[in-house]
Amino acid sequence: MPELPEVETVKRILDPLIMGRTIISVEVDPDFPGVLCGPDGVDASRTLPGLSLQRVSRRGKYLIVGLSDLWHLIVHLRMTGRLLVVDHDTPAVRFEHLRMALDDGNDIRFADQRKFGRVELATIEDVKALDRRLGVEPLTHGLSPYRLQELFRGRKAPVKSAMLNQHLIAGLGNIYVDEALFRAGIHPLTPAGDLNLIQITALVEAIQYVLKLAIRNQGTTFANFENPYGEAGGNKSYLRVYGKGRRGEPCPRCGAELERLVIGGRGTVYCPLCQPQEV
DNA sequence: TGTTATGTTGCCAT
DNA sequence: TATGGCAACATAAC
Repeated sequence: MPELPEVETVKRILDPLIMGRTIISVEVDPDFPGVLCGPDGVDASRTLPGLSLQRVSRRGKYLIVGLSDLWHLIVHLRMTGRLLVVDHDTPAVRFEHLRMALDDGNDIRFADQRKFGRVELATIEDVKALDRRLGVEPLTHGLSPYRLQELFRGRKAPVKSAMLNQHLIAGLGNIYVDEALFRAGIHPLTPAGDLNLIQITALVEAIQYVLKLAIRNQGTTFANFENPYGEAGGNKSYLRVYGKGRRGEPCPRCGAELERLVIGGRGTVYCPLCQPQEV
């Protein structure tokens, strides 16, 4: 499930591979034409050929590829999307829905088992609007304890839900929220506005720690994530709670049985001793 | 064989 | 405005 570290991994690999290349042709899966969209009245598949690719950047879980003529591509992988760079002669990969041939003999292929992901041809105004609606980037100085305290102030929603809210913090998903809350020793149901400055400070440290660790390991692959070379990430073995707790697995810190909850519709794993619910 | 959990964003209801 | 629920979708694991 691509969250910030997985999208960052894709960005770092994709950028040097495609920078400066020109799009020769575009093919969209006729069974899933919605995978590629554009502004009203613009046919993206006819506009893209001839444009060149500039820098690849990331905002939250979105990839943004600068194009010539002031265009941009905004890509969101959602849950099962993959962005691959392969030789033009490579047969269609599994669940492939879009291919863009480049002038160096490679293709960019977009594949998505569950068809939630999108590739959008966007104007600079679209990119600015995206930037405005997303919250703070967690790996920048924008995420200070004071800033997080301000963002959480007065909120009664569980801290887990607040952390998943992309309007507040951009890029966290289910995996890294559970990991960060475990590291910070905070119960996921704690109302966000109830956290004191010590807890908030610990949470900021934990968020940045788990994200940096995952980026260093090129992301977490549970079932679907692959980088543009088709390689899995190596972070799964560094996870301490996510994906556990289904069969009474022990807390890696204290040995107590991990517990499982559903919060905001998302499976949540935590240690009842290391992350006590305060009364 | 059918049922359920999976998880992201956006839309809708409260 | 804040929050919760659900749809979009395909598959794996019961």
